[in-house]
Amino acid sequence: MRLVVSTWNINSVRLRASLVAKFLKSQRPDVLCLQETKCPDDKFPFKPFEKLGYEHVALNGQKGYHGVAIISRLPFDAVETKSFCGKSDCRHVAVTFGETAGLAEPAKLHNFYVPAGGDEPDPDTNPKFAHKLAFLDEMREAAELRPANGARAILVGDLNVAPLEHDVWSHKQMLKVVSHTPVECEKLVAARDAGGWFDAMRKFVPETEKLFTWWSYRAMDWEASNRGRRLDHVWVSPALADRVNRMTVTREARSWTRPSDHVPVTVAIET
DNA sequence: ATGGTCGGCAACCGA
Repeated sequence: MRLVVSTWNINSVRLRASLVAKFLKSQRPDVLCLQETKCPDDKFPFKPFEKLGYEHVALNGQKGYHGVAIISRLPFDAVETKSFCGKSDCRHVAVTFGETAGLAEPAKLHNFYVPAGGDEPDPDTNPKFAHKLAFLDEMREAAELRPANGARAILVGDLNVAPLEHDVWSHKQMLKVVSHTPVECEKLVAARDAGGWFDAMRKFVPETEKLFTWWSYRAMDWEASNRGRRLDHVWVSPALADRVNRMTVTREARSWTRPSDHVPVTVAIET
């Protein structure tokens, strides 16, 4: 069975529910993972997605900040959330697809929203950057993020780190900018390697080519300046590494009316 | 070198 999974930092799911619907209609993924929903669970806009056939929703939201959601055409066998750094921030939700979803082998899908880390890349003076580094360390140590031998698992989300030289518009100019500093890039890669994960996006775009999923709101003309970063990621366990057969970055979503500053990333996986 | 823009929520904080 072919499983199509998308991830998108939506920056308020209530304000942009119509953009989510537009994306679902055009790409028709089986599952969409959202970050920065900024929406308490009891205020989540279920209806517009239900109408399009996305009847299953897993939520971990809060008022005002953060928040993650998974909306799906396929039913879940299980829903889990994990808290990090001893905080109640809503930054993770995971679901398992199994027999009820039509999968012969179960597959677990993690949806993450890693802390952005503030402006100053010094953990001693900037508690937000210290939090980001601690969060990445906890991801590296988490037993739940180390799929067993042969297990099928997917980890997506806004990881707020652009680890490779060509994940940013200018490696040199970004070295002291939070999201591309060496310490956080190393910690992200360490978390990925500790779990044995594969970077699914870079399977389709070589490391020597630019690949972005985010463009700042502050640019006069985001498309002309094209000062992007790859902050959004798709990782798969070794059992799925050779089964990802398509990857799409929906770049045009950055030009839609009242856009998010992130665009959706979609992969198709033969399960 | 600096400041530039969003969204939530009602002052600024977080990004």
